[in-house]
Amino acid sequence: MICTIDIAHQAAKRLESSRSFLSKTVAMTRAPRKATIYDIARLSGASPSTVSAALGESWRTRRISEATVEAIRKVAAEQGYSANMQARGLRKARSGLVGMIIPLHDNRFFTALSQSFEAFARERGLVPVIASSLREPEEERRIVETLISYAVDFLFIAGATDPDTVSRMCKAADLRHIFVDLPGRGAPSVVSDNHKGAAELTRRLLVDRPVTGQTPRDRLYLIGGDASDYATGRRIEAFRDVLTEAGIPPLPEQIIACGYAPRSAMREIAALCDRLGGLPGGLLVNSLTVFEGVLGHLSGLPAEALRASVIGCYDYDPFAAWLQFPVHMVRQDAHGLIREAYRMIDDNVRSLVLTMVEPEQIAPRTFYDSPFADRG
Amino acid sequence: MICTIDIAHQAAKRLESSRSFLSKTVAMTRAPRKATIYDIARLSGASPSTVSAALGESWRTRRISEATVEAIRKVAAEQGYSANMQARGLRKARSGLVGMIIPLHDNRFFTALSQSFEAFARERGLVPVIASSLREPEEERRIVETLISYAVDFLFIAGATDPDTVSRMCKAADLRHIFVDLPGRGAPSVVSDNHKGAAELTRRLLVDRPVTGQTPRDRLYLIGGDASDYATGRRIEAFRDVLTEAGIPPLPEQIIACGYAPRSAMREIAALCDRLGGLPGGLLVNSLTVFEGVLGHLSGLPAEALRASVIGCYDYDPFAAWLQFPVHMVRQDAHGLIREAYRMIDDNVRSLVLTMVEPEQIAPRTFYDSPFADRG
DNA sequence: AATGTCTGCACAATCGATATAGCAAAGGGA
DNA sequence: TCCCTTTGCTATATCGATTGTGCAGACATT
Repeated sequence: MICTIDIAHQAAKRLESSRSFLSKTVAMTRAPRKATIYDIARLSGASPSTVSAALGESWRTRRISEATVEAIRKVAAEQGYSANMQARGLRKARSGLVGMIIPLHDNRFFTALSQSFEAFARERGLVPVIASSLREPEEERRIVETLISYAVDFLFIAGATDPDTVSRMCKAADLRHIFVDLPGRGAPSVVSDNHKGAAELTRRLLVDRPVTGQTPRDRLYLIGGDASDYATGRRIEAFRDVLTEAGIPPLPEQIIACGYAPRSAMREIAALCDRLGGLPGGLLVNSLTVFEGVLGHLSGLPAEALRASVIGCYDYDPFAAWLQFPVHMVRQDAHGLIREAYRMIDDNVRSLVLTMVEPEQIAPRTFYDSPFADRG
Repeated sequence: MICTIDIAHQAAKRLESSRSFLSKTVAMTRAPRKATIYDIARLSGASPSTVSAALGESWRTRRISEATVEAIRKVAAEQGYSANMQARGLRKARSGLVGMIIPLHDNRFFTALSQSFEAFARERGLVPVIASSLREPEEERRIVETLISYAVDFLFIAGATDPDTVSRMCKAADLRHIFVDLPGRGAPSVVSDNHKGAAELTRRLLVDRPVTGQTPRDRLYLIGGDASDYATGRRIEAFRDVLTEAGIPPLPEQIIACGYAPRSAMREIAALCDRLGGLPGGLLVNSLTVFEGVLGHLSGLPAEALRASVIGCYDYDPFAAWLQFPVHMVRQDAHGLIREAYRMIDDNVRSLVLTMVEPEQIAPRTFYDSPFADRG
């Protein structure tokens, strides 16, 4: 199953015959310690402080002559100098690192957030550190503490599971932070307009529902998510509002907030189908991970069974948009969410604002380009 | 499209009436500088060096009494102390950061790598820094330089575009690195057994091919990837080997290595269909991003058109496995790849070995759990 | 010539943690 | 009692960069 080949075997054998050459090589390549400003200073005949200024932005204000700057930079380039960010960070009390917490990497919505987060960070010369909490508060806290230890310059938290604690920790460390996707009460937040997105999706499901009866099986069901989290709450609200408006207010059993795990979603959808004697008239799936679980059940059903139902999913995946059966999807504007969050950082927004970014409805079988599609 | 609400508006208005309270609050919350070992030393009556030892692992060997250690730790806990990693890193010449470069985040194979990379890193108390190169050599170099500046303890490079340069830079900085997915000639590499995976996939396509004629349209085509990169090279080789074995050696036009961008894949597949007058008998798609592009074209075709073809994809996506038409997929063992890479780090492997990890064939419409599925 | 201003750089303190060397007190053996 | 070891801790140098301060020399002003 795993196979290892030693490519260097022959080369090593050849070297064995001439040990002197080998040891010489080792001796020459040992301890290639990275050059520091002190090395550059020695080599260029300037003082370390002059070197520091010359290699940075401050040489003008520190009245270092242009000739000196160029000479120093030449030496630095020859030596392949690059600054030690730990030393710089220690002195300047900021690291150049910026942190982002997402629930998990293996999900198109969150990776779209990552990709944009990284692109904006690099635009600003910052280094993004992205960590996944697996939606566990304990893990989330550990990550925040770690990122504080590394003195990240600011922190975005997507899908926070315990925003109040996060805010408390960040405030104690004087760390600016923004909540994304799920809002917090201790810092600015940027979220999708969940109510609007879910309301429109619900309306489409109502319209496309292949049946119009009033039996439990004919109704729409919402599955997945935590009823206690903000996004799910708003989506459930919208689901309820639209159905009530339509004269068919949902019964409690039409809302199955069974968390985000694919496995439990698979169990729940199976149980629901058992109870109803088949798929419901319509199904609003609350996230991609939940949809993966639902798919695990649907994949066992005959094609006709699916034709009796209409499926919608909050969040977009290019592949899911083109399944065996049509899926109405909502595409959150990940790039827009992150852009707004960066805008708040740039504008130094500290007040407790909640910014909403509108999601977009994606009809079944629509090809959609990501902002980074060219790079494939 | 974007809407911002100031939640704190009312609270702020209430505060305005009592400015004294406001300024007092500000004064009290200003400069909550993080506690250092010097603060803990002052508060606990010990010296900074004792505090450092007591809070770390070295207190036993430095003969600090257990009572002192406990007293110091109590104070530290009260003060919410956490070490400044920049200072520690500067002193110890290692940061606790570990780097990984992937081509992009928005792809199930690469995110599976990220997720495993992160899990293994955390197991070891390290902080993962994952950066995406967008497959651009220039960006790749910049990232390596940056990560070197931050003194990452080791670096994994997945999908390297310029492995030789990367190795040169890492060696100059005395940085241990491992290539994943695409091998390099300057460091140990862990890759999938691309030949075996592609050979098996090609065989399945041959067997499942709905036509058996010998016209250009009846043949198998391979699309996507860079012919110059190792993985694509091995896959093309396997494709060729299997077809040759079967007595139908491929013509050059049956191999379309058009890169990884979805957009160009969409163009190429459209052009191919134009030339052939329809889909070929079988199509081996070389990666998920390419498959996204292919899908962009297929989504415009009638269902019958797809029934005349058999599709396979190197790499796995849970949604792609359950499309309107059957897709044979290859699932690379991302977790296994990363595990092997960490094993090399742990065992301090420096020789130039190439480890291969077998991928797995996934039949169409198979539900597959990821190692992190529970956490959804 | 004496004074003042500006230029171009060097010196030294500093950030927070770690590690080496050293020092006082306690304990033990002769 | 004297010497030696062990215990428990402190003092200090160090990592590499930044930055406030100081200090010559050049030049201008009166």
